Order: sequence, then structure tokens, then C-alpha cells
Amino acid sequence: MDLNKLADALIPDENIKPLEEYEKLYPERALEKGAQVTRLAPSPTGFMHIGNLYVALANERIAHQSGGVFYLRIEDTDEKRKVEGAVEVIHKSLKYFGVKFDEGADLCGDYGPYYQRQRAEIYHAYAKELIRKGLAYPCFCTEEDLEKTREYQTENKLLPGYYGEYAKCRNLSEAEIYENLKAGKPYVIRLRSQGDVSVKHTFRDEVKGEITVTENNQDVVILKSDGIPTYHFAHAIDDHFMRTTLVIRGEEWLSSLPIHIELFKVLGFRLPKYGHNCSIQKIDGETRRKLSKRKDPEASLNYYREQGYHPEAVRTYMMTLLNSNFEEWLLKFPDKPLDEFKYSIGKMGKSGALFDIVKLNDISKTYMAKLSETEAYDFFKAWADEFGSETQRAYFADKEYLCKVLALCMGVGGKKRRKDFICAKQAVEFVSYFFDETFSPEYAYRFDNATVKKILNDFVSVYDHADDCSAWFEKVKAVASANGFATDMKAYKANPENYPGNVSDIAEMLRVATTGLTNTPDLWTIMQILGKDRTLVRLQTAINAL
RNA sequence: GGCCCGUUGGUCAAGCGGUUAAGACACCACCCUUUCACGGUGGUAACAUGGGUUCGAGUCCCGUACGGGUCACCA
Repeated sequence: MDLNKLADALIPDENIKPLEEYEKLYPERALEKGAQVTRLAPSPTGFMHIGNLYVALANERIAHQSGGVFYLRIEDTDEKRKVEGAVEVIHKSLKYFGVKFDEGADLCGDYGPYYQRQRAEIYHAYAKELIRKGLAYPCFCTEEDLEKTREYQTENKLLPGYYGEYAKCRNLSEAEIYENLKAGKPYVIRLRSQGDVSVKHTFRDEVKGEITVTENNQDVVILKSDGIPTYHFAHAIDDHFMRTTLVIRGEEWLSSLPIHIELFKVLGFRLPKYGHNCSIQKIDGETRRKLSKRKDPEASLNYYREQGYHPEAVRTYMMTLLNSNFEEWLLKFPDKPLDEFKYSIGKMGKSGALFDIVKLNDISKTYMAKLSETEAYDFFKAWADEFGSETQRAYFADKEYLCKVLALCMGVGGKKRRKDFICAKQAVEFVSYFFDETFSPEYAYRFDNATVKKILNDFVSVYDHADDCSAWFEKVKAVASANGFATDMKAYKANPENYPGNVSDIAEMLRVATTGLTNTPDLWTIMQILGKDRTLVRLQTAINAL
């Protein structure tokens, strides 16, 4: 059979250059020894999964820490999944979380184009080469044909797929091929696999360690009927010519590794190193499963922006999942920039981690407690401008007032900072009682109405806005003892049955009356911030409600 | 179902043949405290299971169970 002629008939692409040209066009990168070239290669679906950030962070850290390159390649070979503006979303959302590319789609770079659809020529060149060498062939099977053999295979408990005797088009004669071509039958190009499933090799995965891989024997499709490559083929070509040295990707790819190994071999390319990391899971009833785009809002990167989690906190949490010794480092150097942490691929987990929002919240609280009140103001304002309600946006009109509130809630100036804020959404809701427009208390006291009413009245009658903190508290204590409540905590603890309650109960009643909440920062300061009139109005309103 | 990967407290995890089996989050108790928090101290709680190998096994080997992944002209 004249394979050159066949190659030309099958792939009539006029732009194809001699293969050496491509090697020259995309030469080995001049990088220092040990520098890693990594990439993120998402499909442009417009949806950014938390897992995208996770794997991006791993690749980014390794590249930049080794003095290498981290680039973005767009896997747009599937027409159906493509969404307009998706690449912008990728850049925007990753940038928000501090992940930046050195080169790639919509950026400059010498190894492009970085959109796979724009790389048809090079895929065609190599597909042709494989045809010429007899390592690839056209397949005219229809979907129904494939379905039928699959059915037969499953019924007879055979390995499913297109291989060996089930690869009907593998050994078509020259005449048959041209006949089909002439009849205008659509065709795909398949690899003529040389592998043998009974042969197993051990392979070193950078994350999982030694794993066994079975040789591939599937005549996988490398070029679809529209001439666009499948993921597998594009992966081999692109990662070779973009000179990727290390591929960190999700473990869902592990099972197609044999295909990739064969493809690299057949193309004469050096295999990059691989690390397959586990996906982030979530507990759903009894079972664990991958964080799902449809069922779990927290699967979306957007969720964290909408909730107003600080990007640095999300990044920190991701790092704790990504590298097991990160937390230890963080504890030791809480104020160092995250990039100073020595990321190591060997410290990546071998089994999937459950996503723990409580832990994220804790990390967020700790992070928020490092900000100044004006930094917090800026961050919250940016969130409110994008996601807040109109009334919430109005909070930011009086910066001086809000900053006083924030300084209080964050414990700025105190010996130890408070940790009241988790994310912008929660924080803005948290401070709502400082604004009369949104102050709608649901009073819930732990004492009977008559007692509360008495105590509130007592307090109102002695309240003086000019009191300093200690004078103010003396009055709280006076009200307490006048009503039989304990003021000496030690005495109270010794014999709690002798009292209806203690000062802290009195403080709680006052707190609920003025803020509607049982959990707020220092009450005296709150009253100072509210001012005399509003404080008194609130107390009176609370009394009237009883 | 076949193939591959995994399994240490509720969660994230350290551990590389000898440890009282770290640490973090959560939870509980106590302390600090003029209220709420912060903080401090302490506590509850784990090697999936059965066989080997070994003087000795969370660590090595085999089986079992359970969980995950994958079996497309999707990535």
C-alpha cells in the first residue's frame, strides 16, 4: 500500500511543514537545570472549579519555585463544551486568587498558539507522519458499529474497546479504503496500537509513587472526523512542543496514561514527568464523592468571591490540602508571604481530601485578623460594590463611622485581635446592627420579661453617655446587685444556686436590647459608637417590646 | 464487571521496621477576663480487616472489605 499517497488523501492540509521545522520553531527552552515547565490546560467551559485552582496552584508553585515557566493552554477541541468569554473567566478568577501565568492563551509566548483549535496544522503533520509509518489508519466505523461491538464485548465479558480483532478498519485493504473515501464516508484517524495488555510496567508517578501501568492496546482515535485531535493526541503534541517537563493533573487521567505513554513513544517524543493528584471530595450522606459542579455551590471558584472570602485565605487553605507540611510552616512563620514556603511535590497527598469549610473559616478568621480596619474596609467595600445589596453599600458612605465599627469588631489596638470576621458577606451582615436601616432585632432573652424589663429600666435610669468604660461597668454591676445578681464571679461559681444569675447575664440582656444579638464585641464601645441618643432609643424600644 | 489508585481520631494529616502514634481544625473542661470575643492550659478521640515475613509491623508481602477513578469521535 502506498502510505504516502494515503496520508495525502486522508489529510489534505497544505500548510504542513516538514517535521524538523516544528522542532526548530519550538526549541528546547533555555532554562536552568532543574527548572520545571508546567501548565494548566482547562477546557473553556466558563465554569471554574475549585479543583482548577487546586491543580493550578500546584503547577504554578513548582514552576516558579524552580525558576521555570507556567503557562495556560486552552483545550478547546470539543466544540460542544465551548463557551464564549471562558478564557477571560479563567484569567480573571485565577488572578483573583493569586495565580498568574507566564505565557499562554491571551498572553504572549513563543510556544503558541495556545488554543488547540489554532494548532490544527501541527496535529495534522504528525498524524500524517504516523499514517506514513503505518502507525495510524482511517476508520470508517459508525457510532452504531462501535455500539454493537461494545455490546458484544460486554455480553461476552471481553475487554471493551477498539482493538485487535474488534478493530474492523485496522486491516482494510487499499481498495476498501479508497472505495469508502470515494463514497464520501466520514472517517477518523486511529492509532495502530503496538501495545499488549498482558504486559505491565512500573511507572514512577511524582505524586503516587510507583504504580503499575498496563500497556495500551486500544486503537484510540487521534483525529476526529472534523480533523480536530482528541485530548490524548493533542496532549502528546502540545506538551512536547511547548516543552512541558512536568504534568500535574487530576487522577482521573491516570487510567489513560497508557495511551499517552504509547503516543509519546510512537511520536518519538520524550515523556514528561507526571504527577496525578487526588480530587477534592465532599461527604454526601454516607459516601464521599468529588465536589460536583451541579450539586455543590462550593465547587465553584465563583462561590468564594460571592461569599467574599479573602483570596489569600482561600489560597492558604488550598495549600494546607496541597502540601502536608504547609500548616506547620505557616504556624512557624505566620507573617511570611506564602510564596516563601518551599513547595514539594512529594508532600502532596495520595488520597482525596474532604473539603472542610469549617477549616477554611478558621483560616479566614485568622487571616482577616491580620488586616487593618482600612484594609478590611477596602476589601468589604469591593465586595459590596459587586455583590452587596443597596442598603449594604450604603454602609460604606461614612467611612469614618464604619472604620470605627470595624476596628472594634477586629479588636484593632487591643492586645489580641478578635476573630469575628470570616468573609465579607458574613462581616457586612455582622455589622448590620450598627445601622438603623438594617437593625431589626429579634430579642431573645434567657430570663423572664418582667426581670428583663426591670433591669433595662434600672440601667436606663443610671446610664450616662459620658461614663468611661470602667464607670460604665460599675453601673452594670450596681444594677446587677440591686436585682440580686452576683457581681463576684468567684462567689457566684461557688454557689450559683444563691443567685438568679450574674453580671454576665445582665450584660447579655443589655447586649440583646441594644444589638439584638448575644454575641458582639465590647458593649460599652458599641454604645459609644452608636451615640447617646440612639443607644437610649434602642434601650427604650427594647423595653417597650416587652 | 475488568483495570488502576487509596484506607492513621469527626476532618486535614505526621510517621519510611523499635515513638507514651506528632500537629492543626472541630468538640469538651478549666484558667484569664468588667460583658462578647481573643488568648492560655488540659482532655475525649485513630493505625479498615484477616493472614504472613520479622526478635519486633501503622510502616514490608498476600488475601478480604470498603471508598475513589476509569472503561467516548469529552476533556
